[in-house]
Amino acid sequence: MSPATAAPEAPAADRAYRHVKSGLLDGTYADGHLLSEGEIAGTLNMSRTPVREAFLRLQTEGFLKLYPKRGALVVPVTPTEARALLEARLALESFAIDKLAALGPETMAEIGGELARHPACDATDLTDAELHEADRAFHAHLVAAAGNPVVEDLYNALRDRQMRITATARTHTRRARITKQHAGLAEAVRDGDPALAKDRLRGHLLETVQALDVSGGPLLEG
Amino acid sequence: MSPATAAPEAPAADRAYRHVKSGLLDGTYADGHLLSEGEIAGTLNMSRTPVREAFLRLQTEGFLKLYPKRGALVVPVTPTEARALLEARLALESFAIDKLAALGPETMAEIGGELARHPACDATDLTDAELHEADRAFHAHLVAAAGNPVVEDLYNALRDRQMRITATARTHTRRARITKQHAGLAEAVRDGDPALAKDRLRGHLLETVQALDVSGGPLLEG
DNA sequence: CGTATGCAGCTTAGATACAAGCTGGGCGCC
DNA sequence: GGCGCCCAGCTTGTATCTAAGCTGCATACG
Repeated sequence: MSPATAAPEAPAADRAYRHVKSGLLDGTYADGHLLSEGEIAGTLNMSRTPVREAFLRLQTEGFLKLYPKRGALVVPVTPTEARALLEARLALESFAIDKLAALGPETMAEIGGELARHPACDATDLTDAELHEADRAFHAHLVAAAGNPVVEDLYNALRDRQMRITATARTHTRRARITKQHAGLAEAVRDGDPALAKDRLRGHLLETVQALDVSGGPLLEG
Repeated sequence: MSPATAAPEAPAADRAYRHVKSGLLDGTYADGHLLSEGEIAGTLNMSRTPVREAFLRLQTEGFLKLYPKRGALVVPVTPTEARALLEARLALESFAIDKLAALGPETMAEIGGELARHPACDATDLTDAELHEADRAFHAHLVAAAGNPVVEDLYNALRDRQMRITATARTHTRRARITKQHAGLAEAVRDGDPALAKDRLRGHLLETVQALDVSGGPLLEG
């Protein structure tokens, strides 16, 4: 048997990546903080090399901005950026819906059914964290169903980036609304009504934007 | 004065990145080829460290796939992937058009005017390379006008990735059609007709797909 | 003859060492 | 007192070195 307990010891680069990312998400490394490779390397008892690799990944994902010879700035999340992020999601998810529609009503019925049965549509017995994860999976499933790997990759990158924001937003006050909106979206897809689906999607994301305190300002539009 | 001729000596990591990328684009490193850090490092007379950094960037951009302890595979460009790429572009550019529409007719008129005056709409005295660059700039301008930096970033990444494909497609046989389509798209934007603009955009990208020999198969749809 | 096994040569992963750039504070000069 | 310079300490950028994983072939064994 394989040594289950014998820690497979994940690659150092991965550990560094996850450590920094989780620190970013849980607020250990706050907006505007300037962190250094050596600092992280010391904390994790590894050399700077894997940390550097992690920093590069996190930069392309939009979490960090690297300043040569200076350090890595934790990119502040402005409400403006949050809206831009949500808009981008809207663009990609809307595309997915259109693509499904192009694939025919049978496909929509099938995917819609899968979505309707998804935990994210009835999260009565899920913790907040589980609901959060279910939400993520729900939308990811919709996008994946479009069968375009490029779009899927783009979308997943956005979701990662957005986690940082949604982590802040208290979803627990909107649980019922969220699951209801998911169910409504799934239903529209199942019924083969892309226009309605896109509309409900927009409403769903719009509410998320508003929950992030982005009061005022022009609303998203896709 | 600053020493203009005294080579500013770009960072090694950048040089490595550009070298490999250009090699990828001009076909020096063909699809399926497995290249190694040491190989490139030797060619450029630098250590493997900056090359590694370049490889990581190129992986996230979809040019390479890194296999641990094995090497970097030049990702083969399949017609399927080409279509996926174009579809993703369609999704983002369509979003940009919708966003412009939401910003009001004046904005559309302004941006449409800028697009109409763009070289890509009348490339009678441009070389093929210049037309290619103009095409890139034309579409990038459209997306940038939407004022969503997230979408803009995603789009630019896609364009980079697509260069590898379009470099192969002989555009010179379609110069007239391309410029005409650009002009038509610009006109539709200027006239504040998003539906028409998106339709023309789809036609434009569709033709690109077909020019890439992706005959048959379901067409893109967004 | 077919299969396993060990080894040689390749590759990357990570650690460490060294060089160079940027910043901010303290000191001296005006 | 105010201004400018210089230097100490931080940071990253790059090079180099060691350890370890993967592959494929040659060879020995059944």
